[in-house]
Amino acid sequence: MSEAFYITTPIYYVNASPHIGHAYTTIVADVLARFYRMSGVDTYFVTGTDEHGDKIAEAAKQASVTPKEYADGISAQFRALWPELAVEHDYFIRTTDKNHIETVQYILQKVYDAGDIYFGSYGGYYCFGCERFLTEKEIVEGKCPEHGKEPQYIEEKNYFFKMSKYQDWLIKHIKDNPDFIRPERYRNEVLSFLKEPLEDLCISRPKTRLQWGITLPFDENYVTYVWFDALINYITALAYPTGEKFKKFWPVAQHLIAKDILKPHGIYWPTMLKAAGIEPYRHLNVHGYWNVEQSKMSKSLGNVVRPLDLKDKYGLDAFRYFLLRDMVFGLDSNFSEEAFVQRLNSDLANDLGNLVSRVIAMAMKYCDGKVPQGVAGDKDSMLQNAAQAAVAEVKASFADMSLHKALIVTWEFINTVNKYIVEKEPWALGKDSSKRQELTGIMYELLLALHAVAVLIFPFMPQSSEKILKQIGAGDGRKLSLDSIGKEGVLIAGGTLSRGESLFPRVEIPKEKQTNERKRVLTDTKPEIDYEDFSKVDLRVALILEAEFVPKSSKLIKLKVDIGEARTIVAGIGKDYKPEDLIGKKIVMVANLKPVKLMGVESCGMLLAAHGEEGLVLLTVDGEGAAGAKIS
RNA sequence: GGCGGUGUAGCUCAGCUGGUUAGAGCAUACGGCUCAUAUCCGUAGUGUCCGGGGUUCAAUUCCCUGCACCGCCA
Repeated sequence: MSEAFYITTPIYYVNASPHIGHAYTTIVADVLARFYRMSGVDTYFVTGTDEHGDKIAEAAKQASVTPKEYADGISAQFRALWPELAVEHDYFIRTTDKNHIETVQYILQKVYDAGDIYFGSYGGYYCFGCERFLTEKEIVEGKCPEHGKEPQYIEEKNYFFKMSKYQDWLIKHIKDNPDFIRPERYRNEVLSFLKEPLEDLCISRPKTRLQWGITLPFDENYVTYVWFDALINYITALAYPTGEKFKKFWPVAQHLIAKDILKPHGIYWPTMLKAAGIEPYRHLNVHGYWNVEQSKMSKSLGNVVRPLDLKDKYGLDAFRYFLLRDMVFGLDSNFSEEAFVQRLNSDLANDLGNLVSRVIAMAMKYCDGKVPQGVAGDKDSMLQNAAQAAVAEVKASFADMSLHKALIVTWEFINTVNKYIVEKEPWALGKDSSKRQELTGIMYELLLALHAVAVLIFPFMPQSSEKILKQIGAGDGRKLSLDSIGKEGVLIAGGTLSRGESLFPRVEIPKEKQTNERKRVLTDTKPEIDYEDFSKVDLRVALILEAEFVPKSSKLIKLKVDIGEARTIVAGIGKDYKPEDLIGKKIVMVANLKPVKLMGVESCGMLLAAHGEEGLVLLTVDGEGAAGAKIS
């Protein structure tokens, strides 16, 4: 494990309030940071806000405030959210900070002096209504769809970064470092993008059009645009170029982003760094989206559930757990209240919460409310060995960003502890005073296991971790350490055990709907058959050509149908259908039923009808199904 | 339009380079225990592995094709 760990989230653009996407990225960063701090690694964690650009200037104008005032407001919302999510960042950066502006100008000048920024012209269709260039896609029938005016072709002089110059270097770098961009799918995406020639990056806007930005050090009439401003935050935060932090943390830098900003981080940023003579970051970790589904629960209650509200409704730790357990890092996931409650009840309340509850209750009862003497580091202890194995696997999971796997491993350990209890039956030993010593030993093992669980879940659920430590008498404010698991002295013999509130109370799901659905179970189904059985039935679309009553019969109708060949069948549908209404209908029939004689007429097949409450209803065929078509 | 991905139990998903009875969790059913948050432990069941072709002694796994969904690019 490396000596240092540097993790960043993107700096969030202040044109919108924080939502689940921001929360997820930042919580992941927090989990990583907590894990590495706990592993004894020197850790630095940075997040912040991105505040320049025309969208902000425009929004400020709408709100009749200055861009800075507008940015201050939203930035403060982000800053206020993180403590609510138990996010402990080391530094919060804003692109309007003085040190950032200086760093951006320093880099711009450096790259400019090196000859990688040139003055060129950019031509495009500009809509004066929108005050911006339109892309070809946006132009509908030669006009701006929003303003209904024809955009004008204008040429604008701007500064460009020679990104294309570094294309081959970047391709090589990505190929030489397989985990530079991960998971692999995003690495492949960047590589496939790099198969096409890169264009140079336009990095400026004339002040005549945009003032809200950082002035170019080599031309006061321009401000820098978007990425050259935003990306550099990652090194500003380390006090580039002279800071001690830069020396220490930049070589191990890891960025965390959602897949929507893959291109700037996977392509622009490494080439910018290269041009500025800075080594590339170590890893770019890319995650997917949370698709927020309107849940059935919230629908029936008639309110819209906003994911961030669920942390207040069910607790922060449960919220963090759900986000990290349900999303496979890199892939998209669905967010629904049902899935959330499911996780909360089965993993947190039943498995973990109940485990803590039962162990503490027994320990209090059998050990006089105090932590007993015991042996930590026992090589023959099944439970302690299992804990060590879990630690090793959790470390590996963190190393390759499989955070959900770290949780799966931790839960396997929790299950092992539950099994251990059932196997040892402490309650039985408790009835036999001669087994006192054995019982005490078991209780010690269990308390040690709870300590291990508390440490393992700490990065994910810091509050619950502390509650557990407190209950087992180890909540004495010592710094948590991953390596302390199973070590002598983590439990203080004679320390006071205490029962706290339930860690994770179960959440009852509103019942009405469920019970209704449960009642609707078929009771008259026929015995199950194999597909093979079903496939013996040859069903066909049949076009009714002729229909007439069978003489002397009240309900039998003789039908002549076309199923690719002419067939005569007899059907008992006379009570529900008149012959003349049947002609021309396309129905479903069994074509390979053994012929039978009904009232003297041979029927070579059988039609299908549903037995509705008001009599028989024929199965008919929608659309152009040709007569004779097979049905399966 | 070009490139790529995905499609496996009711649900969410694992299944590396083809090979005996296709797995996990949740949900369901049954059994056990009673320390515990009606929890825990055990047992069980279910799958034309998207459709259609092909290669092979053998394909969920390889190839082609079709359909559906998704992503990137234009």
